[in-house]
Amino acid sequence: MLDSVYSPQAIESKWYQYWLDNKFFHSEPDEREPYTIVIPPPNVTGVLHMGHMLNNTIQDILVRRARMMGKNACWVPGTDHASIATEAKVVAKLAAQGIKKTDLTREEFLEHAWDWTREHGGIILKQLRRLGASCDWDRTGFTMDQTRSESVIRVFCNLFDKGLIYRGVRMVNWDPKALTALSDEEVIFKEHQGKLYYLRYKVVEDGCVNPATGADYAIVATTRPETITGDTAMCINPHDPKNEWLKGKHVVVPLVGRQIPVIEDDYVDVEFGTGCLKVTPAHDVNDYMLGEKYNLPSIDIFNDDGTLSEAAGLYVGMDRFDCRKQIEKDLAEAQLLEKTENYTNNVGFSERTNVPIEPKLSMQWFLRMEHLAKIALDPVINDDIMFYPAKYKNTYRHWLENIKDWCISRQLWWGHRIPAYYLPEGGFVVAQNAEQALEKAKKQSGNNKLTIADLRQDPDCLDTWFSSWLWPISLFNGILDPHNKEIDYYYPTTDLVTGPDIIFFWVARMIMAGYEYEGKMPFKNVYFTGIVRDKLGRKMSKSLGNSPDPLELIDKFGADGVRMGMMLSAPAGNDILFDESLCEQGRNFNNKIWNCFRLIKGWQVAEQEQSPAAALACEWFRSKLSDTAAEVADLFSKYRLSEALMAVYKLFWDEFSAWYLEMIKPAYGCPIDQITYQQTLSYFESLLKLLHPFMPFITEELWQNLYERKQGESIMVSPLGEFAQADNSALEQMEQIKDVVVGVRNIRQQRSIAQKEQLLLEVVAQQMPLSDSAQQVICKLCNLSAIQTVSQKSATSASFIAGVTEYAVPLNAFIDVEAERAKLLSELQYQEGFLQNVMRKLSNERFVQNAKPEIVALERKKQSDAESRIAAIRESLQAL
RNA sequence: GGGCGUUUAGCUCAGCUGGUUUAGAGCAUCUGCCUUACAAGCAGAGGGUCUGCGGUUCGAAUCCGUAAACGCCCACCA
Repeated sequence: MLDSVYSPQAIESKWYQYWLDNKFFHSEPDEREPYTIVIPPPNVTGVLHMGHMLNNTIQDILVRRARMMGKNACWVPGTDHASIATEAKVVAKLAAQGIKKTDLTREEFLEHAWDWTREHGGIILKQLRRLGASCDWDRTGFTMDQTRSESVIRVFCNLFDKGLIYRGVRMVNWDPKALTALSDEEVIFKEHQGKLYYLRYKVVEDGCVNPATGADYAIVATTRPETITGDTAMCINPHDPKNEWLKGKHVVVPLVGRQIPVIEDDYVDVEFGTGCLKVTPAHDVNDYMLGEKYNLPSIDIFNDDGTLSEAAGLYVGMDRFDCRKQIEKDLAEAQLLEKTENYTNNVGFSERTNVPIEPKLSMQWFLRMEHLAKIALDPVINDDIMFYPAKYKNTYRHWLENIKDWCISRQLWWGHRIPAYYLPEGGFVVAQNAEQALEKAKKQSGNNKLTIADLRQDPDCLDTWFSSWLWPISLFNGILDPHNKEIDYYYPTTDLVTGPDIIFFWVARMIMAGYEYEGKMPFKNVYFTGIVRDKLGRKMSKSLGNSPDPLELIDKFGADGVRMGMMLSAPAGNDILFDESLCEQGRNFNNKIWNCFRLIKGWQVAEQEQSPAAALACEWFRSKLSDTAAEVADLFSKYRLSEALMAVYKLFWDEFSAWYLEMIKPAYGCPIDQITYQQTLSYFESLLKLLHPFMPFITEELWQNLYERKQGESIMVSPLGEFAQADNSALEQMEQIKDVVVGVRNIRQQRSIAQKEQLLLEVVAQQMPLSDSAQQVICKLCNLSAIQTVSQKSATSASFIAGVTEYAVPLNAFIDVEAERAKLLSELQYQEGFLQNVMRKLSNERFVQNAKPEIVALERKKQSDAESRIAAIRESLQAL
């Protein structure tokens, strides 16, 4: 005998291995319709968190469903080298061993990085197996493996040849901790509580004073006093009367002593501070613009790590924030600080290292985005590519319409090295490898004696996203081997499941690369998941300690239970408020399924006639199953997965377990007839199939044991199949039956009559409204001795209304007439209120004239139904 | 500073182009039950002036306007 509690552990690992052994996850191109998903590659050295759980559960549900729908389903897994994140981890690890990155050669460092990758890489993919992910592991990719790396380099060269990649000195976002430039997307603006410092800039010209105050200095408000050593001008608005007196003058930078000109530009906001702006072209994006416009010198006062450089002249070697504190003191002492005010402003932080970004002028590589943005916009706006939810179309459009060139170079070693080679006499060539670079270099310089050793490859790496954007193509080797069999078959992929936070980083850029290199969309549908939050709505974070360990959850509730817990709270695009109790609900559902199986498989089967009641139950459930299957299909087509799951959940628990099984369950010790038994098994199998995408393990276990199975069979590759048309009359009849059953149960409940005690049911009607089989079902479920029509119910009986008919249960015991009357009165009140409502509409001429005829007819039906019910209640009251 | 979204039962959410028995689901709550598959269960019940205000309409949770609260995205105001 099976245990009454389902234990997932052994079962889950057994079937996962079975699936692997039988290569059910593996896909090869064939004549079937392909269904493809490429995984959003997690960081190679990352570990599974709740976000991955959600994202990959959804992908697995979609893939498993597609597979059972007869498609050739292929889910390609892989990992991302995550340039900055991984390099930071390796640097930290080396630091712990007392090794500085700067002490190592590039080759030595990369050796360490590869060691680290081999050691930690792929842990996350192994963890995904616990979840049941049906990835085609044979296809596992890595953004830095050979195929993917060569693809990246080839695309770089190609874009360079097309004139879309250029190199130049620009103001970029500099990360002083990671020591690299970042793209605009990698900068996160946060509110920062700081101060506004009012500094005195003495006017050089003798006798020139502020007519309003008599002061011989201008006052500049700044949040960054530490940058004054880089000031090369002061700027006022030419239309600002209060600063009129400064026009054409010069001022002295406090502490520094340098004389700088006062320039005029409309950019300056007259209202802000004093209307005087210090201009530091090397360290502020706007000041940079002013510098360009007025040809101002630019003094770079920071070292790459954010300390003050020699060029600053003062505070050399001091950290930028230490310097801010020090300079405040020094300014105050020198009487050059007018005042300070508390001030909140937005400061850009590095997405990866979380340190404030330093705007910095530097030589970087850029990708021109105009053309790429153009080809990527229309397909989404026109719904060739569908976004779920669609609201992200706006976000997408807005970004593309305001796009700036993409800074693609990073001052890192871990990544794809930029294939640009500098010539000894200046200039550079871009080529896929050193040999080709040498050829080009010889041609370009006319120097045939050049050797590879004379060329110096650019030390920088490419932004990680410069490889990720090729992922749907490069996984099928579509860059290096265009129009190969695989890319032609699997591309465009079908669904992409990812978070809206990387819509610009990744989704938009994949669409660009897809059209540029394949001429086609990379995917047809994008499902944006929400962020996983705790039940209080807070983001899950290590510091809050509110993020559960996914593997511990799986240990506790089983993978199926956790998957269900995730899906119960995850409508597309909404954040999910995760609560362990949802996994508990999932686990309980597993247990329910398990016990249904125990019940059915425990029955003795005999050659005997199927009762009319059982026949009706079967016909009804078959119809219900068919209806729900259609509903589920519709919900899947709209990517409303949690609703699809809920539909199957209710079908299984309420309709199948609570109603159907109770109807056909044989009496204790009795066998069940062959026909009902076989039909029940087939319904159970259909239910398992509908559930399988959501809960793969338990469904496989039970499917394998439902019938004799051969080695190599599996629910995951068995077709879902078609469902015959539902029989509406069976569905309607059962609703009527349920109403009556609930009525009788209520009477039992209210009067504490045990189920064992058999009752009689009277139907107050001329003609029996229930079919024979319906009566049988009701008798069985309510333990009735008989159902009979009466013209007048028994004197001592409890009654209820179902449909438009009154039913009564004669009771031997004393009837509480007052309670009965009160119940009927409240029912009467409701019905009269309802009728009044209906009559209000029907007596409104304009309603009858204007409303659609079927609506009016419906109201009339409501009216007559209500009237019948009211009549029945009145009669009942009178009888009391 | 712009733009988008949300606001329906204690909680999480459905409710599509206005009319489908005076608003639905799951969970939670309450009341009975150790009824021979399951107490991780069974049966039943209660619970909402659909954020406020105004409008359109025969009719509004649904459409329009407006206010508030919350959330997200974008943006160089020092």
